[in-house]
Amino acid sequence: MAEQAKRLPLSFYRRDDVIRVAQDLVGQVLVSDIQGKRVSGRIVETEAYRGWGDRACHAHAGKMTPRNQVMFRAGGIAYVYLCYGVHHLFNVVTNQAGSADAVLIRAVEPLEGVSFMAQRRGLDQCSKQLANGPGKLTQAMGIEVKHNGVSLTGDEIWISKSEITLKPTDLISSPRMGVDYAGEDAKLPWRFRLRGSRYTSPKE
DNA sequence: ATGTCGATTTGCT
DNA sequence: GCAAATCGACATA
Repeated sequence: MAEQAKRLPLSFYRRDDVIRVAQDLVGQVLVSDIQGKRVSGRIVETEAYRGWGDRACHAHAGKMTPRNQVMFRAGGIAYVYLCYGVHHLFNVVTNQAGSADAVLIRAVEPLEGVSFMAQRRGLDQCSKQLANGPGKLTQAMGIEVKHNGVSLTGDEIWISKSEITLKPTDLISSPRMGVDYAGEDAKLPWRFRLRGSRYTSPKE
C-alpha cells in the first residue's frame, strides 16, 4: 500500500554514518499509532550518539547494559529509555548489528492528531509546546519504555519520507544538550535543528 | 547495601 | 533561577 511505500527503508537506518542519518532525519515525519490514536509530526531536531569514540553515548566503548542492549542490534528499531526516572526518551537505532549508534529525536512539529497530543500533554490544542523537547515528544506521541526495541517498519511507530528536500543550509548544527559529563565530547556539534522552525526545543 | 547522578520538565520563588 | 520528581546504572563497601 502507499502507506508502506512512504516509509523509510531499513537501508536508510543501517548506513554506517550516524551523523549523516541524524541530519537526514530532520524534516522526515515521525508517526505513531498507539492506543488507537494516530499522530504524526515533522522532525525538527535530532542528536547523534555514537558507540565508539563518544563518551556521551550510553553504550560508549562497547559497554552493554540491560538498558542499552538494543543499541547494539541492527538499525531500524527504537531505543526508548527512562531519563531522570521520569521521562521516556525516543531514539532511532542505526548502523549494523554490533555497533551501538543511535539518533535521539528531540522535537517534532505536530501535524496529524494534534488534539490527541494536546490531550496526552494536558495542554491547549494551540500550544506550540506539544512536542518541543525529547520528553514532551514521547508523551505527546504515546511512546513509552515498553516500545523499546520495536521495529520502525512495524505498525506502532514508523517514519515516513518527507515530500520536502532540505538544503544543507536549512540545518543548524550545535553541541548536544545536557551532556557536560562527557568532557571534550560534549562539544561535538552533533545536534541538528531545522533552521527557522518554531517547534525546536526552548534552549539555545 | 547504600549513595550519586543522569541525553528533562515543571512549578514555585 | 532553582529544586523536585524518581528509577536504572554505576561506583564504592
